[in-house]
Amino acid sequence: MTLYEELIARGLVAQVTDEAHISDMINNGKATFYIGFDPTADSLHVGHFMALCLMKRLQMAGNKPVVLIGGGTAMIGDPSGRTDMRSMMTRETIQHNCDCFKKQMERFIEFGEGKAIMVNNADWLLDLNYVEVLREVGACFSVNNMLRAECYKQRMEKGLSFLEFNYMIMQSYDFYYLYQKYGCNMQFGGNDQWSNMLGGTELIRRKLGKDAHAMTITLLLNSEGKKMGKTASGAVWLDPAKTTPYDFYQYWRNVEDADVLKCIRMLTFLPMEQIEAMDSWEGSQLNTAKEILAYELTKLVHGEEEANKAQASAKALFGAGADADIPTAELAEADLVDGAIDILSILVKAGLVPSKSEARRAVEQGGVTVEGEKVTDIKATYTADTLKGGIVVRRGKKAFKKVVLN
RNA sequence: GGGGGAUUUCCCGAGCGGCCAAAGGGGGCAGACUGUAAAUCUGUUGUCACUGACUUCGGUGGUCCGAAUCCACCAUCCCCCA
Repeated sequence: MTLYEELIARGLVAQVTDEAHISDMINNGKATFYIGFDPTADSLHVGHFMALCLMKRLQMAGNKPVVLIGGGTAMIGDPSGRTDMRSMMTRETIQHNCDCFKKQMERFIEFGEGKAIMVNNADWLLDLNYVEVLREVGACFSVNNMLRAECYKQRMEKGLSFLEFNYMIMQSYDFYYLYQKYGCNMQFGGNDQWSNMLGGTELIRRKLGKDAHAMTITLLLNSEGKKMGKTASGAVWLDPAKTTPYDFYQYWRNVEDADVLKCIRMLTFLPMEQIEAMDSWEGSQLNTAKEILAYELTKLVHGEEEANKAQASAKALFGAGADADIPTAELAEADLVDGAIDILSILVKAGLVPSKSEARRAVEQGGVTVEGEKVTDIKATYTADTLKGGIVVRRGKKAFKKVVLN
């Protein structure tokens, strides 16, 4: 199976400018391609992760990746598919985010001599001269066309500022610039980037009379059509400080039945034959598939050791296994009053609930368990002696901590 | 530049000058049922010292015994005209 065929089989390919050409290039390691990352947060998330995986696959086949960090475009903000304007970020924040991105990416992609390179479009965008750009680049864009672009659809109703309208032009300029400087002949990205990417190929054609290509990868949507990798409390981050490996594991462990196979196909590096074999699984057997998905992804993102720990914790909590690797929360003497502490404070201090009110509710509704015993009294207290040995406190089915007194 | 409208708790969205911590829906959380899934049903959903108190309705001042509700100014957004 060629690389391109595999990408298709995994359901990754969304749109391409020229299928025959692109598959030939990437199958034979002839492509120099770039993927842009907007540093809008201080950690990468699942969407970025897909792009990185794609990048890795292509790199393994001998293609040369260019990671573009959008330090310059982040000053503008991509309006694609958004309903409201992004809040403006300061240069300092953007720089900080760029640094964080770089650190995380180095885990996945090999940088260095003859390998992948990383560039920041702030280096060329920030010094552009307005009138020059208008004359050189602006002349190549048709506003009529731009307005028709899918990515602005939602904004045509709620309003789109001129600032954001220019995002497409900046991104196109990036491609044009990279084409000239690094011979970058392809751009990959999420499907929501399609119109922005076409802007680039079009610009290259007009300015240089050359062909450049674009391919988008399918956005990871769940069976309800919503973007995956988001929880009520925000994105699922790759940074362990923002989303713990355990939570990361749990996110995938809990995907809906309908989405498991799709995720395994799109996100893991498991061989296709193995995935095809799972395709016929159904019912509770899918639980095993979810376990595989969660384990594989945690391993990719956080390493084998963390993946094992997360899995062990999960088994300890939900199955019968040993309670070896339960995440712990430590209390200090100062947290105690007269050598004891009440259950509500424990829940809050352990980070199992955000406030005492919620702690109270959790207990009142029978959702709190200590050492396997349901707690019914909101005034229940625990003494220093009990806490020294550590107690397992559990809120609901999935949140739990081992609480220990130091 | 002119005219009109909007800004409510996580989101959408109701809200009479006192009965508003604020309807309803979504989402979240907990419980039942399950497969750590989905669907369904029930409860819950500002905070705390929890039958009480405190802080919220874009911002700042004001009117009033009393304001999310009235007035003024500011900010942001939307629509129409230019």
